[in-house]
Amino acid sequence: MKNNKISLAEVAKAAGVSKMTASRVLRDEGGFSEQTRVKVIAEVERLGYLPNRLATVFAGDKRSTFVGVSIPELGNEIFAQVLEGIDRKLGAFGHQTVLGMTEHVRDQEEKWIETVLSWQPAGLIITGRSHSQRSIQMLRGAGIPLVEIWDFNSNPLDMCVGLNHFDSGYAMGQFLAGRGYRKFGYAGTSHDTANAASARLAGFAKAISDASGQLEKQILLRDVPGFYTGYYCTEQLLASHSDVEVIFYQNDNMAVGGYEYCARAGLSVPGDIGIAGWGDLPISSIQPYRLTSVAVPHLRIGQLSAEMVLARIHGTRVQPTRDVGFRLIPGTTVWPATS
Amino acid sequence: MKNNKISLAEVAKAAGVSKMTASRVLRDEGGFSEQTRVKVIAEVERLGYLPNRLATVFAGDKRSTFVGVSIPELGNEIFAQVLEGIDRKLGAFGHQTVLGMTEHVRDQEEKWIETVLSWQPAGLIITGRSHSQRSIQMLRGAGIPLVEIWDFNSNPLDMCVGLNHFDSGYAMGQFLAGRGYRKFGYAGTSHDTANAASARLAGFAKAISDASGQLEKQILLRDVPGFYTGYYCTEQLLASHSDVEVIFYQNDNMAVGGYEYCARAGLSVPGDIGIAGWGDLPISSIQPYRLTSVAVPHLRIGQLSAEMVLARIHGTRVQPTRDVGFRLIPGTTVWPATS
DNA sequence: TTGAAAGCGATACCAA
DNA sequence: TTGGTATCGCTTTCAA
Repeated sequence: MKNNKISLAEVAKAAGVSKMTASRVLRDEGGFSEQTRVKVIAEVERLGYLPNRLATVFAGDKRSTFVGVSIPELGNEIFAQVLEGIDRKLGAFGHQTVLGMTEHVRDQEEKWIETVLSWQPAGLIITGRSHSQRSIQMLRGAGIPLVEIWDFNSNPLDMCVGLNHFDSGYAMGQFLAGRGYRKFGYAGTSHDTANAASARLAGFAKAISDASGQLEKQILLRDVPGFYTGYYCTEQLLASHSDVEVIFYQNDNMAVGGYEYCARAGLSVPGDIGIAGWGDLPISSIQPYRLTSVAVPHLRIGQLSAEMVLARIHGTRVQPTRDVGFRLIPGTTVWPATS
Repeated sequence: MKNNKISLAEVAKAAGVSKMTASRVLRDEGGFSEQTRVKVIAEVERLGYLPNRLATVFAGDKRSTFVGVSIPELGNEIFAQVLEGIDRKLGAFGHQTVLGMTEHVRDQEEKWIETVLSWQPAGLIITGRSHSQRSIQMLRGAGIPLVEIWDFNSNPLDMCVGLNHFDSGYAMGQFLAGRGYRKFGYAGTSHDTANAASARLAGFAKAISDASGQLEKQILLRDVPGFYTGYYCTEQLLASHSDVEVIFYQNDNMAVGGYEYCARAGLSVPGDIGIAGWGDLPISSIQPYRLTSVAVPHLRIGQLSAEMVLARIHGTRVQPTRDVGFRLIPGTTVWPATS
């Protein structure tokens, strides 16, 4: 023992019993006398014994109680909430979250998967559906419950819970076209890999082309999709394309930032310009206006994913794919219905 | 082998060398021929071998690469960002964050500490300075780097980085009194244990009493300090104490919610009522008004804490306590200076 | 440059 | 009700 840690053997010795007996007492496995129990517990307290779970898992050739959870970023409050939902649920069942921030980079995800798998986790929850070839190999080989979240995917590696981002973008495009818009703008951020936001943009673009509209994009590289980003994207977009009639933002925070830019620039919303967000974040309903947006049950995604992993761990049957859907919120930041 | 995992022994056998040689190659420890290296690596790839780090740590009687990080909640974006700062830094140095959400409950913290310590973490970062007796015992006994963050504490268990919340509350009280306010309101949420927000309130109350002002509180139990909470706290506070002249909120998000309540209730800010937040969150500067607030370097806290743990792990000297301070932001949501 | 043996801290299994 | 012994996958140590 290099660390001056107390081991089970020392507890057992102090209590005058064998390691096995002490082990049984600690696991409350039965097969010992009350007298023995008392002696062992007393020594545990006295010595301040803390078990080494590494050894436990290792001895039993079992998995740890870790669940690896990867999310792209925490600065984005949507993912923070998904994570909160997951950790709450996992914690309640004695599992620990091992965090992985992939920053939307596949290589980072791959590296994280390798590391976290080496700790013998009980399960994995991964944001996104696009993984490197080697990641897929490792995940397949791991043979543990795996949930891919965020992007719904009817053919997941194992399990999946999320929504169809393409469809949600399409729905917004269709909705705005229906309100009479023809010249559209999109404002968002970009990342190295295909992600859900790109799918929304693709859906949005498709709807616009189906409605014979026209799309201008403004994408800021390597930035988080927050208030400031929305503000500056809007400034740039309108500077180069002043004829844009409505802007669809990557999320509500960006949209609120965009709204504020318009306000400061003396543009009326929706008179001069329409604003639409995505996510239906709390901020959107505590403004003087009601932001046009897409409501997404993100807390539910976190909860469900944790439940699915737990069910698998405990051998319960679960539906392996769940589409949680979305709901378009008309709001007051776009032209009203004409009919 | 109950799991059909590939072990180092199998790789070694396939490569026609001993376990030890294979082990040396994988750790790039030297002491093997190039030919051997090639053979071993080839088998690792072919078999898809992933090391079992549990065994590694266990065998070497070392600590894992985990760092336990406890935060009270993720719904609160300030803590989400602190966590992001921590995980970024830790990840860059090959460490993994094991998350613990304590929800401001000491017992939950204690339970988490026990669990996470059993995984032999390399270090710990814990939010808050108030711990149960047993927690303190376990932390002392663990003998690993520990940083208490958020609340500055000149006499930490090991290391500490944060700010003096009492002082920041006092500063705001003093500032508002200086602007002529006499009837103060406070709006926040409450938790089971002493936390930083209570310290701010205490400081605020002290400043008010020093200025012979009068304080009314409105605290919503068991709720997260967000936009809605701010909205409803304000509604309730003003319903019962319509003579309050200015309200200090637990954070900016609550303050923005409170502002919106006032706007909808037809109250002008700062004409009819003053609004002051805390934290200087992004939302506060993307509103039509500039929120009076207290700027806090929360990203820096996360970063610094990770750096401190890492330094200790690697045996570098570090300053054990860091007060990151705060800065009062006057804003436009309170009466202007009279002079 | 290589390998055999011991051991890390716990549990499984079998015997008493 | 108890305890001895083998074992998990890997590294350390020592010898070849």
